[in-house]
Amino acid sequence: MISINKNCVEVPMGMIAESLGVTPGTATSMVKNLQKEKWLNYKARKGVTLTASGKKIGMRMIRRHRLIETFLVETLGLDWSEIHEEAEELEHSISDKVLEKLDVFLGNPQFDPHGHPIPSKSGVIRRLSQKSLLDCKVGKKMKIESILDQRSEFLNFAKNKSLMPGNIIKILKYQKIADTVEVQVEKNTKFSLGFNSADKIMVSG
Amino acid sequence: MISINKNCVEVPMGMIAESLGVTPGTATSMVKNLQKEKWLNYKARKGVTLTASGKKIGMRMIRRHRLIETFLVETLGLDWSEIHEEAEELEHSISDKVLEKLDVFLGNPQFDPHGHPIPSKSGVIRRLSQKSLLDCKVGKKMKIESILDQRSEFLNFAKNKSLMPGNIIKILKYQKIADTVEVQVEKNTKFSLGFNSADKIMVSG
DNA sequence: ATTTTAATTTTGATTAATCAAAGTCTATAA
DNA sequence: TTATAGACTTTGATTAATCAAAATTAAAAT
Repeated sequence: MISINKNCVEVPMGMIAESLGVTPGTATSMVKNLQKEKWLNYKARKGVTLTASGKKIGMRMIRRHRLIETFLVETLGLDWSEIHEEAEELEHSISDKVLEKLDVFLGNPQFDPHGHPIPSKSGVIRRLSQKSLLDCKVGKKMKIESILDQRSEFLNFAKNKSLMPGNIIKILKYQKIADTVEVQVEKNTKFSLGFNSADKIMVSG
Repeated sequence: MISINKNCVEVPMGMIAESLGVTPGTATSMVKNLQKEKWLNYKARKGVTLTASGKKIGMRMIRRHRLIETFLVETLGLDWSEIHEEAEELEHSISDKVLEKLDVFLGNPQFDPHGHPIPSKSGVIRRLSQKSLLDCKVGKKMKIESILDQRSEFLNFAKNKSLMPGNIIKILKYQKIADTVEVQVEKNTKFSLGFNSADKIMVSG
């Protein structure tokens, strides 16, 4: 899934081809079609940006995706590591009517199981925490807000280490040379995270 | 949706083209492809029958469809007149894993909201009542088992008249010449049904 | 037994998605 | 400044789905 770009900067064609699993030429032609349909703006050799309607439908898909993920975990009891792909399928075939019933049934949840904010029906979304574990002072206790890494292996690992929204985490050591941080979640045993992984753990407080 | 034929008789190509909304030529070529993939047997100018694997996957789709319909009514509170089309979409994108969780969540329901039996995971389905309202003696009280007509206008009408599974119905008059039966459901006011409609009300007892 | 009709199949054309490979552009390195 | 590498676009071919219209077949009517 291509996520909506923070700063409205062009998304390069290579990234689009890659994430859709098609050749670059195919990506170009797809993008040209979507431009004809006004979902995005395409500048040759620059990349694409979403139009207003593109952003709107993107936000709608995020709402669908996250509500479905919430349902799969809260109601059906799936593990948070196995819901992304399921939701990816279902988000395309669920109707607005069913989605809004689901929202009511779930009690208007504000966050999905990974801690990501769920856009409102009108497309408004809470600003997500800008601070990752990498931006924290050593020793300070922080609250985990969300996990950006969607790969199921990472989510399994994270759950095993209690790296889940709501829990308290502390950086014990910051070892630039080794590319790792040593952390402790709640009162559990310490462990290490590479910088890349640590940067996917969003925190606050 | 093409329902699975009772007696394994060939389904004519016209019916297939019609129900898929494609031209007859297209239906022919689709069916030839499906035959290559062993889902069905096709005899030119006769029609098609399902193979064993075709029946199996058909039963699987019926299970999906009916469980989803049950969920939409029981859990989300949609009306039984609006679930068929919704389920038609969702049945293609729900995974087996999610479906089985749904089944457990719903408490292994045996019938969908229209009274149709839900096949088991292994593809076993209860035999449905062979008796429609048209096969009943005048005056005898019967229990409504299921409603075969899926059109939402009919289902709205039916609900309004309490023509729903579980309720008791009695034929008061059988008027062959007018093509109607006069009936009474529970203690409600009498009304008439055309033969075609009456034949869609399956009963027992 | 013919003729007619209706259902079905075949044909040929059109459209869209996709890919591989060739061509083009742009930023960086030399 | 020029050369080169890497990213991107274009081209041309392939494949699949679909349709309209023509051809065929089987069944029904005469």
